[in-house]
Amino acid sequence: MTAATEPGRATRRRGDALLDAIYAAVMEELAEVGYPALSIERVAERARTGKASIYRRWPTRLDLVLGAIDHVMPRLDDVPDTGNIRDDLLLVLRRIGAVMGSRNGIAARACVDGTDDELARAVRERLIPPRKEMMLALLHRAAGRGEINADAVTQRIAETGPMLLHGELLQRGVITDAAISEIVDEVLLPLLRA
Amino acid sequence: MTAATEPGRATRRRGDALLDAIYAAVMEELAEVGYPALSIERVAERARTGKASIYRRWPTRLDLVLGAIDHVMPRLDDVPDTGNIRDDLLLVLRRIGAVMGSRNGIAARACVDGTDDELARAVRERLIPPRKEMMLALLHRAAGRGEINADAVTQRIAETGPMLLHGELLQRGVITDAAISEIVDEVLLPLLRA
DNA sequence: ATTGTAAGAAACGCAACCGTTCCTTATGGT
DNA sequence: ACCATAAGGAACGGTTGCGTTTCTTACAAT
Repeated sequence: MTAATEPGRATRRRGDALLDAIYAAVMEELAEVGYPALSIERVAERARTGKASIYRRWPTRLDLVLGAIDHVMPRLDDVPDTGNIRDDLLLVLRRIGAVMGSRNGIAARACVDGTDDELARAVRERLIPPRKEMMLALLHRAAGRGEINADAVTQRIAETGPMLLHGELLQRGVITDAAISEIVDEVLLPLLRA
Repeated sequence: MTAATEPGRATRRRGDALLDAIYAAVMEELAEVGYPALSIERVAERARTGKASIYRRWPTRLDLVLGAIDHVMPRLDDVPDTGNIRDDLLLVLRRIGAVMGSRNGIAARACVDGTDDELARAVRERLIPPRKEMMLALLHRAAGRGEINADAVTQRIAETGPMLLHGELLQRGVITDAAISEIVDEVLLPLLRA
């Protein structure tokens, strides 16, 4: 009847197009109400699909949410290497901060900080170790160059940057560039050179 | 008919006894399902009272929750003063850590970390500034004694200890004494003496 | 002992979700 | 052009929570 590409009327999607829409809807719901209050019904409505298409694919709410996080959270790829520890730190913290502050980051945080232990553990295991490894790689390289004290490269200090970013977001609601510089210059670098 | 102090049958409470029961029930619910999924119905059931007694007192869910937090979270009283910055830090972080890890601490964290901005802001404003002031008081005294570098006593560093405790709880689920010692000896003291 | 107050319990109509089923028709593959 | 597949929608009965109302009765104050 009407043209296939009518504006208001979304055409019927399959495969990845549909998956993407559902995953996006899950992240939005997570960010807004968190996991315990997330309802399949609203996810379906948001993704402009039916509940059946969701129940057909995921047996439980937990599977759906973990699927969404796996699909949507950026795998971090290249470790920055400017040849300068300060610039490396600024880059990596800015990148982590940007992810944390994004809509998907807020959704993921709602899971990590949330009240469901199983979900929190699963999401933590996915997101935290890679960031920590990245920090450690960076610090080891700097120690090799003699820029920082090799004894200061510990698990604890590798965690400190991301933890402070997280705290910053919790306390102030936003991660500014000034805050990142402060964390680097006032906390991390003094520690690494101690 | 039966004796007034019959064991299984709780007698009808008024005033503070009832208030305490309701507030405790709110904190339990917060810790288990968080704010968006907290229902007045379950709070009433948990407190062994009726919904009417709750609606009679608090106009909204938010008022109820804030009331519970105000009533239940410990006001921190004396600033520790051992004459030694390391011991002061250990004491204060242990105290904060104990509160964070308690049932009420978990409930409060569910609010602070949660998805409701209004609630998160209100709870943050109640809990964070006093802790931060405590840290600052402690650090200023130590600087006065010449134990640490006066230039190192900044807002940021005063926040760092509690933030790392928070991160510790999120990542490992528990705050051990070993973790506190590590934070003090590996992060805070080196920074303060830099 | 009497009396005002509010606790506790039950029920109201209403709305949101649950997880499932059924039907249609658009869509991609052949 | 045909056809198997699954998307999109609607409706199912059941549960949970909403916020309010009503009633009985335990309690505290006098």
